[in-house]
Amino acid sequence: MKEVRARRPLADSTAVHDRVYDAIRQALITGKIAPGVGVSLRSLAAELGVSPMPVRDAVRRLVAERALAINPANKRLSVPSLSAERLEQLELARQWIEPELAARAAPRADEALVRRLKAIDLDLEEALRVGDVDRYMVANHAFHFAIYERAGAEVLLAMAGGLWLQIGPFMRVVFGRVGTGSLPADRHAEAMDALKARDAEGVRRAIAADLSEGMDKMRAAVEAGAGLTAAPTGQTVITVSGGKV
Amino acid sequence: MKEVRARRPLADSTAVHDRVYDAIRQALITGKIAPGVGVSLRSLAAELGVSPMPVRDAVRRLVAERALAINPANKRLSVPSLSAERLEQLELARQWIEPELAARAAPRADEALVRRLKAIDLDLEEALRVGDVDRYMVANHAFHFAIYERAGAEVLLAMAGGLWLQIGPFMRVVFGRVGTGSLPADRHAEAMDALKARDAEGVRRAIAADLSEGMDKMRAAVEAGAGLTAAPTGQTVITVSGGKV
DNA sequence: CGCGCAAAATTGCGATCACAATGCACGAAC
DNA sequence: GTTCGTGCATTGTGATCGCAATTTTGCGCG
Repeated sequence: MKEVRARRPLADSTAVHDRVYDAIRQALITGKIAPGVGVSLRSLAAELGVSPMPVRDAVRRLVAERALAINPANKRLSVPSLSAERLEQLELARQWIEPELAARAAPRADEALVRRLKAIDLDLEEALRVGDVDRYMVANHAFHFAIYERAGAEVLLAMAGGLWLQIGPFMRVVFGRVGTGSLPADRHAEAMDALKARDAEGVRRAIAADLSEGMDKMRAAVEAGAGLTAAPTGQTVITVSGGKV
Repeated sequence: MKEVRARRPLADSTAVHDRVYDAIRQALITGKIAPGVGVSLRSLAAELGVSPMPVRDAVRRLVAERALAINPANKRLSVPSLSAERLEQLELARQWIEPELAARAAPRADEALVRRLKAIDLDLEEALRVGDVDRYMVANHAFHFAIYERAGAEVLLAMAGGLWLQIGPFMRVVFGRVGTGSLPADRHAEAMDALKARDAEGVRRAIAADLSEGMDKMRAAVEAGAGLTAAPTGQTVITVSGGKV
């Protein structure tokens, strides 16, 4: 297949490897890529319609961010599995950094931010009602990071992004289990109220509670045997609630 | 120079891009690369005696870890400068994560660890006496991470490593200024004593104090105007473990 | 029917080439 | 002497090729 591809000007805002990165990242955050399955550079490249090179670059970044793992022997990459220890550390880190970001965002909050959050939250609740997992994941991520970005703390924000990237694939598992049951939207409402009042500690508490509830569910799911163990070799399709993801 | 290079078996423990990564990382941590200076893939490749390709991979990882910055317009990369805000966030993150790692290491400490720490600390003090900045930086890094690794917390350890990578280039600036003056070895002694006693909170306090003192100096240096221009202490010579200049 | 070994396919890594874009420098114009 | 424009060098990016190693397949033998 020696197809001649139209050459893209390099100075446009997004290089190919950046778009590939965003595509894989989004797939990870929203849990579209099941943990444990092995992927190859060439297969990803073929799927995305690019050469293996930009995929290599994107994968390097994701591996550096611990969003993808690479088997040292195989050199084959997969989504890392979530052990109990890993979950515990990720929860600890999230519980420290995300309320901190939220608290820092409080004094910088304005009407526009609250309006945007409200819109996102409405979309989130709608997704919950209709059971659209993808939409829920995207909205939840958007809600949190709309707040965090307001903190204006680049380093902390990047750390938080890395943490979400690591737990993203598993949040979907949890949501798939919990379904449209208990919704953390109340915590979101608390956060928005506190933001409107510039109440830093209130925002911190609301986000901490939101995280705590979500991570509780996730811990329960992991302990309940959704323990997604990536087999050392071969492809392991994680099954949750009886269905293939 | 179209020299035919001997091909290295791929399955040996370290790939070329990994060795390049380690080389640049070590150069960053020990502050061998001054902040603000721009580097290019080809120049790095020529310096290391490899093709630009593995350098690209290594640089991707380092950019993902925020150890290198890439100008969005230029697409040119450099060591990111340390602004006051960045320093504040890095300090906050370090003050949270590193004492936590140290505390977790305490119950797992044994005689061998303390002996190793003692050896490192002796080397560190020796480096301080003779004013060998490189040696001091290496020893200090080794001391802290010998403890942190004992915590057995992979996620937190990786985060701490990323933080050191980001402030590494500036620690050298600071200690190049402070010279062999006030030495934080006492905190190291406190940490070792607490480790020997399995006193988690004691280790936590010692590491927190050690960090606090170091970051105080760094903040003073940054405020004094060392933000962008580092002390040009020698050329940036990076050597990969294989030898080739 | 099962097991083991060899051949073919797949995969990651590194090198080299091509190309667009930017940076840099030398020289001309006023 | 200063400033602006044009040509050359350098840089990052992506594609393609070659290679070694691993995985998978296929087939023959027990």
